Amino acid sequence: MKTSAPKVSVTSQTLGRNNDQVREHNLAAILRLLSQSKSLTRSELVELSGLNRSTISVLMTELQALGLVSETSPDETPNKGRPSFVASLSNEVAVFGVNIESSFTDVCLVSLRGEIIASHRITTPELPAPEGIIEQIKNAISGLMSAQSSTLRIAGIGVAVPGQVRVADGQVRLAPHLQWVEVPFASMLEAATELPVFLGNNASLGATAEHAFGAAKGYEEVVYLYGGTSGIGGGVIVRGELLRGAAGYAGELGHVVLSDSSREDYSGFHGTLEAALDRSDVDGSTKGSTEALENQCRLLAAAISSFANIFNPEIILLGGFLGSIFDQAEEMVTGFALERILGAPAENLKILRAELGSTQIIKGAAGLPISALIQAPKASSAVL
Amino acid sequence: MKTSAPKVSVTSQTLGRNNDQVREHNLAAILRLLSQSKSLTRSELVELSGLNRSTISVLMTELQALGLVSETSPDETPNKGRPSFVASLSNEVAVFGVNIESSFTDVCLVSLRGEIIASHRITTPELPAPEGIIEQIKNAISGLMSAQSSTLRIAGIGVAVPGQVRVADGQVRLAPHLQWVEVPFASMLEAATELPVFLGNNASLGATAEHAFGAAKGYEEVVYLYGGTSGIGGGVIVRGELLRGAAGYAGELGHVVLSDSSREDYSGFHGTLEAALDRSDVDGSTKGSTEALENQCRLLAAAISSFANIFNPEIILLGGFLGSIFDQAEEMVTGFALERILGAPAENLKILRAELGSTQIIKGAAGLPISALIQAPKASSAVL
DNA sequence: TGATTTTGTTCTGGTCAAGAACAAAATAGG
DNA sequence: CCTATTTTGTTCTTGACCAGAACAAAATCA
Repeated sequence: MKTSAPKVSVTSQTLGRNNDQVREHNLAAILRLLSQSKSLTRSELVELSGLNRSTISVLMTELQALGLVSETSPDETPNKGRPSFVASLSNEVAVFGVNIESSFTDVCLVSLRGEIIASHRITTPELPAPEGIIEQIKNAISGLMSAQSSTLRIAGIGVAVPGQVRVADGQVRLAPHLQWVEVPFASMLEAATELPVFLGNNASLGATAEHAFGAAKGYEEVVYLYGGTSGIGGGVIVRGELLRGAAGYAGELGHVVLSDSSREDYSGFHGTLEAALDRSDVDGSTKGSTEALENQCRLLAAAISSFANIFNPEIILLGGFLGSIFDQAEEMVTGFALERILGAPAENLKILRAELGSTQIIKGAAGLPISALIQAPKASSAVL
Repeated sequence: MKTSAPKVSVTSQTLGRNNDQVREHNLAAILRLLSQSKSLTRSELVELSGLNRSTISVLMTELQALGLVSETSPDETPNKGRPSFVASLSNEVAVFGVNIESSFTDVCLVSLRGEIIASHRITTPELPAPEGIIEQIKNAISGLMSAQSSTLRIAGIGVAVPGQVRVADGQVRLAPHLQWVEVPFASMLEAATELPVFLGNNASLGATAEHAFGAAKGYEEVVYLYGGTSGIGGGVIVRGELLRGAAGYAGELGHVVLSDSSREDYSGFHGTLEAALDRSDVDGSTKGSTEALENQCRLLAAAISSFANIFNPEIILLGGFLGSIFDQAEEMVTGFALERILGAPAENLKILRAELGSTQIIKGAAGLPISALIQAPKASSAVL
């Protein structure tokens, strides 16, 4: 395969660094700043980066030459002095975000800024098979590309999968709701499209999307819980980055043990959050008894308090039907949760509903190739 | 206060970098390599760091001038060619590690390599009061110093506290077993000793010690669970670094909710791991029924499986009385745990007893000023 | 003893960011 | 309308750093 997921090998921490890496780091720093705000003036970049004006000048020239950044003439700014150039990420480069679910697969063209440019939905009456869906994704990509300018360059494809994904090589280990077992999806899709492919778990990518664009923007320590048709998943942002664990399977927050109950979740485990809080219960109980709602709130709150004590996050986000529960009984959930969170980690904790809608996971998936590009601008652009 | 805990502000990620920081980074890289192995030849440093031989030469000269590294003449090496210098962290610089418990406080002089040079135990028949124990720590430091060479320089003091510690300023928020509430311990001890002071939670520091010197050495993703007289605590290593959370309270693994039981833990929470697995039960049951042991194993295993699914660690370590349970029934614990860990994260997971003995927490505490020194060699040495 | 191998040191060259000097482009005030 | 002022972009110089080459030093091997 051409590229695998971004390697954040820890040996690189201890490694020596030379001037080339300084330049790469500073280019990445500017791109990261630009990806956080839609657009920034050069003088804002000077201030935010801490780099000298002359250095920013050189870096911006290089980024423009790489085609990653475009500078527009200054807006009407009623300021004294020479107006500063306005820079933003180029729209000559984009990525594809793909979200595979059991009944449909969404393929979207996404700009470097995270805006969805065009999208296509593949519906699958039967469960999608890897080979078949790859063919359909390939066709969808061709279709979406043909409607775009021919100068558009594609940096890669990010794919969200409802299951356990080994990030190192993009292997789908197990996706129960697709009935996929050990599918080397990234290398298959790379072979078909000749583009770098990055895979991620759907709930984890929901977390990164909320972190990049949604309710968790600006926070560094985030716990995200998502309740969907395929159970309860999650994602955790630690030090501003997704918690991956040894092989990328971290964040299975639905499978924490919460109770002595013998009820089983989708993986056959008993007493877990996912087992306790089934979507069907929740949907059924919308008009159900307040007792049922209270019970759900207690369970959700127990999970929230565990995660607060474990991670000491700044913010805990609830998405999917967990967000619905929260909407119905915010005070109850928060109240029950605070009963079992230690004083210190409870202090500045925010518990909120997730913000982004249905495009959330797609945006998270698109974020994979985007951040790969941002982290290594020179190397990535060369291949483009 | 002179110094606070190492600031790993995430804004620094996006910040620009200049040449000065390259040098600091490379000096730190060498020190980190040396702290991982007892000693390394220059040619090994060249290989491990990826830096040029000439660069290593310059860097080593600088580190020797700073007094942080000493080079000895080559050992008897039956190799061809000119023998390489053997470098190791200087023993002219050391730190103090302090572990405060309710009935005693240990003060140890620890070398940069993590070896305990000298130690002193302060016994406190009554619970230690902050002012009193600071005076005693100060005296212990003086006593330990007087027996050492006058050329010995002290880089700082690391203190382990059984409670919640705000790492930013070293404030003890709540230490129930000491009955301390809102004690600005770091600044108090800094004022008394005129040395930089770093505070940490005792269980978290146990985790860092196991990571630096013990059973978790060489791993990047570690979950550490410790059962002591003051309840159950923990520490998590993520990407090779301690999980701190928003303010440093992360890792309260004893307070995860595990069951519907109404039994309460030391914080008054019901159904938590700490509530379920009280030390007194465990000690009492050593000769107790196998049923009781089995029940304990189930509870411990439930927690282990939760943490495996959440963190996807390479290794889970059990210390204190949790290690005793594990020793008694390793297969049962592992078996029960694997019942509820997803296939992928269970794959290469190791569950082991923690390795280090009673000096573990002290070494972890000493690690705080040591890693501060390593991360910023020039700045720190200047103050020494 | 001399050739070989490996390592430490020194010197040169290329790259980088910072800072100074200058040019450009706006506003403010007469 | 013109000029001072302010802010920003560009260019040039300077200093710091690392890489690589050339050379010296210190061991083994024949």
